[in-house]
Amino acid sequence: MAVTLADVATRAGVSAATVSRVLSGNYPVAGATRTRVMRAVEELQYVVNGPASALAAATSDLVGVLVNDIADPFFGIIASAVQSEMGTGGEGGPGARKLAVVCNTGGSTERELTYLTHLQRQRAAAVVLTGSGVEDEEHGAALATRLRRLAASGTRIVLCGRPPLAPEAEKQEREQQEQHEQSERRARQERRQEQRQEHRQERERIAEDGRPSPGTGTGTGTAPATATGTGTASAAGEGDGIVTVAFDNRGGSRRLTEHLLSLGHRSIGYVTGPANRTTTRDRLEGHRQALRAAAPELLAQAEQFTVHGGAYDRSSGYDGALELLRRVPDLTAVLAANDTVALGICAALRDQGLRIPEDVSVAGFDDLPFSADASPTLTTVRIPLHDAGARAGRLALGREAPPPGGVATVRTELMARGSTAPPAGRRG
Amino acid sequence: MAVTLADVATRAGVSAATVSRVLSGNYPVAGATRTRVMRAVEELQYVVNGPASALAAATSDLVGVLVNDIADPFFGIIASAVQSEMGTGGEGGPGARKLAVVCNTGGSTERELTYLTHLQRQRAAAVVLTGSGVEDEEHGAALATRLRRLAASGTRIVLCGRPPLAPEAEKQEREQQEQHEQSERRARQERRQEQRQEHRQERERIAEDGRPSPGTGTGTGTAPATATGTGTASAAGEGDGIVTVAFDNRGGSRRLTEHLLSLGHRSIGYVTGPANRTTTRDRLEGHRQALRAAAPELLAQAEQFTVHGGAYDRSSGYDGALELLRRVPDLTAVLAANDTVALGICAALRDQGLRIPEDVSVAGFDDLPFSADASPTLTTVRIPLHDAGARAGRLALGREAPPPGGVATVRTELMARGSTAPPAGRRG
DNA sequence: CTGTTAGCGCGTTCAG
DNA sequence: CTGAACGCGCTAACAG
Repeated sequence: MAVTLADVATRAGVSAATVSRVLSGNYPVAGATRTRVMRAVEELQYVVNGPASALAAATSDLVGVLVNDIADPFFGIIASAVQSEMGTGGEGGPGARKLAVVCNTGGSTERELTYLTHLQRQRAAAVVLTGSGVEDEEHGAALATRLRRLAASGTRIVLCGRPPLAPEAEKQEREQQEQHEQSERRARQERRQEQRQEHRQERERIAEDGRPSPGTGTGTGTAPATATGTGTASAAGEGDGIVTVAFDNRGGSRRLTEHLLSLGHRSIGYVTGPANRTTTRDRLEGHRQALRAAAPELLAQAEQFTVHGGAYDRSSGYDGALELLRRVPDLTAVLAANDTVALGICAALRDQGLRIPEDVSVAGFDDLPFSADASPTLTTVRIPLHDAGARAGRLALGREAPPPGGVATVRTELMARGSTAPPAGRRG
Repeated sequence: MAVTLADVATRAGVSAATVSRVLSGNYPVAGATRTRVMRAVEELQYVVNGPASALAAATSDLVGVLVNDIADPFFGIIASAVQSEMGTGGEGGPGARKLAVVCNTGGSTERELTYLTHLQRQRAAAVVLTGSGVEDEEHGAALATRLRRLAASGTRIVLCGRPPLAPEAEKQEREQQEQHEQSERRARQERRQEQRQEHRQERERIAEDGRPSPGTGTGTGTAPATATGTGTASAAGEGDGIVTVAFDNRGGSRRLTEHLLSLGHRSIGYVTGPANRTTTRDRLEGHRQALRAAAPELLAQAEQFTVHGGAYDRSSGYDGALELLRRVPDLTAVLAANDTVALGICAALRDQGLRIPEDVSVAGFDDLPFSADASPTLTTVRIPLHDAGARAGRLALGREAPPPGGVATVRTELMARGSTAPPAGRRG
């Protein structure tokens, strides 16, 4: 049907092997024959057969990028950054031209696994998983197993925007703790979180952005021995070669709450993201942590001030704000799971005749492009999504040495803008 | 290295062919052997080798979705919709499970071609090209050739959100016209566009959404003879099997301008999208068309009221608005290339101390989710992006019969909201 | 219903 | 530097 290598070979009066060598370019070929072959390729409009090539070479140039919601700019920006790193490497080398494709899981664990299977079928060169992971024991285990197997078979795995995989051993431990009892869990969890946070902060500090010197890019990408032996960091699922670019959601959220507190707010509502998501958990934890440190008296009724939104979308914020207003009429500030949710909150407040920030302050998270243009401009926490994605891309290509411990945490930054201000008496 | 079909076969005590049959499921196999095979597959954690499978079967389950900017929700929504149609078909049949992957061209013609090559290498089952195309003679020709060749080799091609490919013959004709002379082109172009528009409107009316009855989904996807023989529509690049889901940008833009005109505006600025894009051109044409019909006296200074933005982004709107204000101090309304640009315009106006819509009305295009939440809520033109993407997906899968003439035009709808109002005297 | 036999198109040895 | 041969892992005819 289609024109094959052999066709080109006969047309050029050489053997198929020679054509192959010319096309892959990684082998000495006489200038004359080369041009002759190239001409034949042009004339015949020959295009390499990917599957055949992949089968023979046992390699693929596919790189998969899994996102939870492709219609959300949060993921779009990351995916775009990952892709921007592909197709720029020279010939050969670890950073050769690759085809980055983004796969939309829609936040479904099932589709996540499906895509992973597809990618595994294709013997993908790398897979980048972006955004918050689902905190479900069963799926978590299935995912971890699958990822480790993929990594073992040579596919590079990069986690971007979610915490590193839990070490295999620790998992059982946690499970036991969980099953201990169901009631009174909340109070205890609070305490456990506190401990975990301290551990993590320690780790973060250690893993702090160990960006390699520019020269490293040309290396083989193999981590130097020192990187894999760095003391306390060894818990972070390393050894399996899975590397992580994590976001400091907790720290950002903490600083955001501190900002509100320092403005004088004492009645602060919170609309969370979907349940069972690592990002949701981390951001809420950061918030609680700030309260605990600066205003522990507010902690007691924290649950009342927290509405669990169903999704990272506008309506979740809209409904959440309404619910919050019902529970706490004298609310002076609302924190959102992210910027999109924050916009929904703003809409609801406005519909209730409340002014922002005069009556109620609102803050988001992520600092997506539209946040700076909202009116009022939205106070939020900036995550360098593009940089993080680009780094994940380089890591996926093996063009950058993995960070010590396999985990790099990117810093987040408070962007105090027009939607937050000191509280004032409600006009009504 | 990895476990192969043969391994599974010996483990299950059957032949490789049987394992293959069990896995593909499109062939009768005894229940007992089936379970035995499945067990072996589980135990060995076998995963099909995609390239080998594709090579042998000469087919692939890859579907490529090309987008101009993955960070833009406009494309995210379309891509998401396309993907939602994959992986839902039953076994076998034309709608079998496919892997939709989105490729970000960044609006670069070069990367567009590169991705197309990659997809062609992989023998993709289908390719969906979304969003406005670049109006460049050279690239247009190269792209058309490439697309036709792909289609000829069995890859289904769907255009979504851009006009159908020009028929091959017409191309030379146009080229000759272009080269005729360079100066005074603008005036003439105006006239030519007018003619072209009338032709297109006619065609659009004919192609009007010929959605097949529900039963068609189970058919073979082969268009009935009547569809390919529908008289006047035959100019729209058919016969090559390339199908198009076009947006009625021109009509929407026209209605939007009419809306402004009927509100009483006579000083209407326009910030266009990037040059040489079909969408940019169509929307501007719709605008001019409305002026011509309802307020021809405004046409004379149309150029002065038009700023050519460099991109579909915020800063393009911001800068464009500033420039417009400089040229036309008594501006009462501004039309934007799309919603994102509109938000930039709003920001600029606000920074100049102008109120929306009291001092200046603003309108966008696309009706992206955030537009309804902007403040004031943004008047815009709604494009049913999700529906269009879903349809493109079904077309790509061959699960829906192609529209008559190969072109379906989706309707757009004016969404009159808070950002537009009758003009009033400027306060200053 | 199941096993056997051929390739699919290319990369990669090995000789020359 | 180039050609000839082999096999990557799987599917699709054919037999049985």
